This record gives sequence, structure tokens and C-alpha cells, in this order.
Amino acid sequence: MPELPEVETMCRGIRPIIGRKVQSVRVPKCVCRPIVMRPKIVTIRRRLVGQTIQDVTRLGKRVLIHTADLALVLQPRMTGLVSLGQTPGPDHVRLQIHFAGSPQTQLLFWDRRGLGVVELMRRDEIQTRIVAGRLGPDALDITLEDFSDRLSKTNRPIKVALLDQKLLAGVGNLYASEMLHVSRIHPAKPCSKVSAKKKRHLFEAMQEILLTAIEYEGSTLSDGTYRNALNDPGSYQNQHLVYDRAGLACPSCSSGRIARIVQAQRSTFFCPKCQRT
DNA sequence: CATATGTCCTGAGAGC
DNA sequence: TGCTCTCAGGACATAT
Repeated sequence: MPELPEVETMCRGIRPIIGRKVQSVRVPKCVCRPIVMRPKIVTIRRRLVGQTIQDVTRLGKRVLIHTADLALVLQPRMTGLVSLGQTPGPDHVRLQIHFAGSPQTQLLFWDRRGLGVVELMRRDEIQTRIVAGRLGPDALDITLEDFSDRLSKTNRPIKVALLDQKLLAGVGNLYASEMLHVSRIHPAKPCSKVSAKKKRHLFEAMQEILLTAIEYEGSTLSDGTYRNALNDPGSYQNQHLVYDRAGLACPSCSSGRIARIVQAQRSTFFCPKCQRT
């Protein structure tokens, strides 16, 4: 479930590869089923070997590794992560990149469930192949005005709309529940009926929660899947107010109990008492 | 066009 | 103890 804070943490963690020259690109043999790669691995290898890493950036929930002309785009989706060596388990390393010279450094793309995607493209293709038609403004870059306008244009439940990457890039299931709780908005409220004042509260809660979660290096849930680039867990899970806390007392009003509902086949957690509207 | 549903995947945990 | 079943959800394809 890497969302914006986890992906941002991954990007920061692998920045030591900047300036390094790609020596080899491999798919370890023990992997049960190869993940989706575009183009196929032999082509990725041919184009990438010998290139020097210029930058590492985040685009929504994707990690972009740039050379002078190319971008290696890593999509962790559910259980993927990037690492400088250590991974949560020995299996499921989907891509392994070694760099020339010293220190001995490798970049790994690890993904237990294998829903992740690896793509290599020219840097000038990023806009047309990834952003256009798929990604809205980043949750940490968008203005309050744009955020409010975009929400106003849909009638979907606000929790469902927040997960739409075309509307807003970076927010996922976990942080959507958290930000709606802090701004005291019912997750089923149709977007178009959310007041301007509530939208401002939501916008402020979003900035606050995402920035704080980055400081805590993201959330590592009970399955222990997500780790930073050095294989250490994040700690924002200890700050969760509602996510995965169904049945527990609401930490905000202490009289309500956290409820779990399903919206668009995803769990939503909220307090029915302090998120009434 | 807007919105809803189905699909991929593996391992943890529940239940018998 | 050991088996089977369900569930977790990001992004995209397909359906309504």
C-alpha cells in the first residue's frame, strides 16, 4: 500500500545512487512469475547499462530514476518497494541493478505480490505516457482552489474521490481515512455537497498528515511489508487515528467507536460520532 | 462523459 | 496440527 509518504521515503532513501553508473540490470532467477515490464527486460538492460543516474523523483505513487535521457519508472502498487540492498524477504526481488565502482551498491525492486510495474521510457515521454489522462496534481503541490474545484466536479463519495489519481495524485486508502477523520467529514458524503469550509479543513489536514507521515518515514502495517530503502520500518502507523482500528474508541471524541465500512471494494475507517457530516 | 465493477497477485490469519 | 478459505487494495480494463 505504498502511498505518497512511503514513495517519497523510498525516493529519498535511494538518492545515494545519483551520480552512479549502471553496470548491470538483472531479474533474479528464483522469482516465480515475472512482473510486468515495458519494454522487455533485455531491452531495458541494453538501454540502461552504461548510463549515469542523474536524479530520483516521485510522481504520484511512482518512483522515477532519471539518466540524461531516460526514466526508469517503478510502480510499487500494493507490495512493491525500492531498496539499497536489504529486503523484507529473500524472495520476490523483481529487478536488481548494480553500479560501477565503489562502494558496492545495488538497487533492488522488491514486490511480494508482483502487482508492481517497471517501465523504461525517454524522459520526454513521461508527460504523455504517465501524466496525461492518468495523474492529477500532486497532493503536496495542489492549491486549495484547485483542490476545491476538482472535488466540486464530482458527486462520488468523498473518500472514493480522494483515491482517484486523476483527480489528485498521491493519496491512497490509508491516508484518505485519516485526513477525513481529522477534518471531521463523513467518508460517504458526496463531494459536491461538502462545504467550502470543510474542503479547506480537508486540504489542511491532507498537507499536515502527508508531511508528518513523511517525517515518520511512512506506515508499516502489521504485515510488515513496507520498509524504507535500508529495510527499516516506518513509524507513522503509531500515529493512526482510525485506519485499521475498527471497534476501538475514537481517539478524538473518545465517546464514539471506530467503524469500518466498504466503499468501492476498499475498507474505510471513521468515527460515526465525530464525522457525522 | 461519469461512475461502477472485475482483475491481477501472495501470504497472513481465521475457522473448522 | 493441518487444511481450505477469505481478505488486503493500486491501477487499469471493461461494463453500465
